[in-house]
Amino acid sequence: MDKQTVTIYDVAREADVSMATVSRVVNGNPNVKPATRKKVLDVIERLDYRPNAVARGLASKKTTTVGVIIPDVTNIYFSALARGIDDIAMMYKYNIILTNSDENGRKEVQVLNTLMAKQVDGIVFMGNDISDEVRKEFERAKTPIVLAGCVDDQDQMPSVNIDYTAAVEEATKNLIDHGNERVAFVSGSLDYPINRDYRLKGYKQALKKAGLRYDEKLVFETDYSYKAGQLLQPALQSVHATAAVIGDDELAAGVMNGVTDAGLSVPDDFEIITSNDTKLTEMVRPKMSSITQPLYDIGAVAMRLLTKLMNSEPVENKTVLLPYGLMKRASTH
Amino acid sequence: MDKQTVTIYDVAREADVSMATVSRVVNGNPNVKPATRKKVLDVIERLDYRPNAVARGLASKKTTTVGVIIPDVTNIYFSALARGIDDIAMMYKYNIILTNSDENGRKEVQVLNTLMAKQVDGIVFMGNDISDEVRKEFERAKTPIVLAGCVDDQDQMPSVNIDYTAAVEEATKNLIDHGNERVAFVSGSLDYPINRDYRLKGYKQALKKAGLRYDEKLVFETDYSYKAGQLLQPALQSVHATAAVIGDDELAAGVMNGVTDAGLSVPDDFEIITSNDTKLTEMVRPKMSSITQPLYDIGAVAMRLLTKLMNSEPVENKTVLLPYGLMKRASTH
DNA sequence: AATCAAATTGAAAACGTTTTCAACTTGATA
DNA sequence: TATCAAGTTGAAAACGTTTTCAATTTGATT
Repeated sequence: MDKQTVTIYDVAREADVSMATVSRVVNGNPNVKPATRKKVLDVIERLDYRPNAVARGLASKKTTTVGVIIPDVTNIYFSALARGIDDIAMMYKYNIILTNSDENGRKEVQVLNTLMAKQVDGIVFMGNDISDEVRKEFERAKTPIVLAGCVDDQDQMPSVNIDYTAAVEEATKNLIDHGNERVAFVSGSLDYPINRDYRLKGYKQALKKAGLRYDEKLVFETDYSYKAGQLLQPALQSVHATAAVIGDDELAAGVMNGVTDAGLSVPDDFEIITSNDTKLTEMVRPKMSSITQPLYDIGAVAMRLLTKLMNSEPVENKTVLLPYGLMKRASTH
Repeated sequence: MDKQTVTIYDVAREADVSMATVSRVVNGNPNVKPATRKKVLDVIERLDYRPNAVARGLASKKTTTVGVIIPDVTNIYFSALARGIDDIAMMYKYNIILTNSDENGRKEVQVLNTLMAKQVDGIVFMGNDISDEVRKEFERAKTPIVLAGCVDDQDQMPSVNIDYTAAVEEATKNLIDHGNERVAFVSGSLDYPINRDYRLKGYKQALKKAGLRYDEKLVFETDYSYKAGQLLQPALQSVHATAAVIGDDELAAGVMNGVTDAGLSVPDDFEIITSNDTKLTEMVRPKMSSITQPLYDIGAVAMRLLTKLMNSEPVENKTVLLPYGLMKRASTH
């Protein structure tokens, strides 16, 4: 069935050298006499020899493949990170095994095991949360792992993020400064440390500094979906919120359209700041003000960090925080 | 550096059986006495043995990995397909090596070579075009390849698509029926057969059947980006177009916002039908009418087809066309 | 011409599985 | 009890590379 495949042995025979020599020229090892190199190269060309990466992986214990665990490629936020990861990976000659986890702990554990079995050289993990079981897998892994856009509240794993607390605090302050006394905090599950311990903290800090009381009713916990946002409008209305900081762009688009479709005006009746600055923010009307995050860069830097770890190069800082900003668009004054 | 790894040999020794037997129980081969199976399983558990997939791949010539070439994960259309691919792949115990091609022929060829070198069991290719060089790689590949959302005008490769010609014809007819005599056709590069030979053909057919003259000025060739769409408004205006069929949702969102931002009303002054029915169509205002495509399913069916090919199962139909539809939303009357 | 270090090469042992084939057990049947 | 088929097992040969180490060649230096 297979067209018979050409092996290094065939090349060695035809070129009248040893396999070792062929291996050297294939791998660009300089200790080969130019004449020999040429001779081998010619045979390689003539036979159309292609090294088998699997055999190479077995012998060298390197697969030049890294695993990437992503909640959902379909999510604009994560796919932007994924793009950054892949570009840098390619730059360093790695390939990416990409798998969707749906943030499902069982699936994550299973995928991690598969990746380790496949001997990936490293792993980039994205998600909102690190379950205990997942953490256990991380610990037993003999492969470097880097988190991207995913905080580790126990500060054990290398990770690349922005300072979510400070960013949300600034966004909230901005809304308060516009005269909003009842600013809603809309996020994904508060079971996730990134929301509970980081973002919410920033929200509270802003309130406190402004002398406003923290009101639990203004905190909305939902899932990161457009639909969920749309349905939130009545609830927001009933607690007299006049603005919201929202943890995800699709969710925010939902909220905004829910508010707009209910006949209110954004930003006159309701101001919105979202969190991820994906291109969606520019596509909706009004355009959404947002915390800006260097999405692509988070992925890129995470991958770059991973390459260092894989080479056991020294790393100055295991957890890197990239700069964030606040982009004013039409959903705020 | 590696924590010493447990091999099948270690298990065999500890369980006092041969490697062959361990291999059998690991692979669920039924020809093992239950008592032996238990003994081996116990040792595996005790030693925490994990089979090395690379070695397995070398010995068995199967990697349970498939390659996926995608123009850009960040594109909502393609990421939806990718999700379908990954889900079905996982269902059949395959993993996905995902690489972005940017539709760059050179990159595509290079990636194909890498994938073949890594001995993937199959490949799913997405893109708008198959360059000659890419086609040549396809031919020399000894691995099954399936196109997803990518037509093969030479009808050689297995592929999963919708009937773009019929879909565009229907969309165009719809706009004509609404009284629009000057319907623009906005698409990506006409170098791509999918646009030149399929979509444009549908557009022309609709005009012809309606007794309208084909006017080249109404055909806009641009790239698939939001920005490009936004900038198109003046040009559309200058040729007195009152409606458009658009080949990509982000592009369409750009056009719509360009038109709206110029003070015109959609759909009163300008009607729009877009092509991919991604969730973006629901997020913009007005919501966009669209040709509907079963995006996820295109990916899923392509992957399913690939599994059959990889198993050399008989395949009834190499090129499958999934049903499309027309979803009326607020950008048309 | 002899010497020695550096450059170049090859033989063979990994790497960790699967798979083939022959040998050995077992238990039922005659 | 002898016979035989079916059920279990193991030895060893792949799979296609990289890598180690020793052997050989080369060329400059005395």
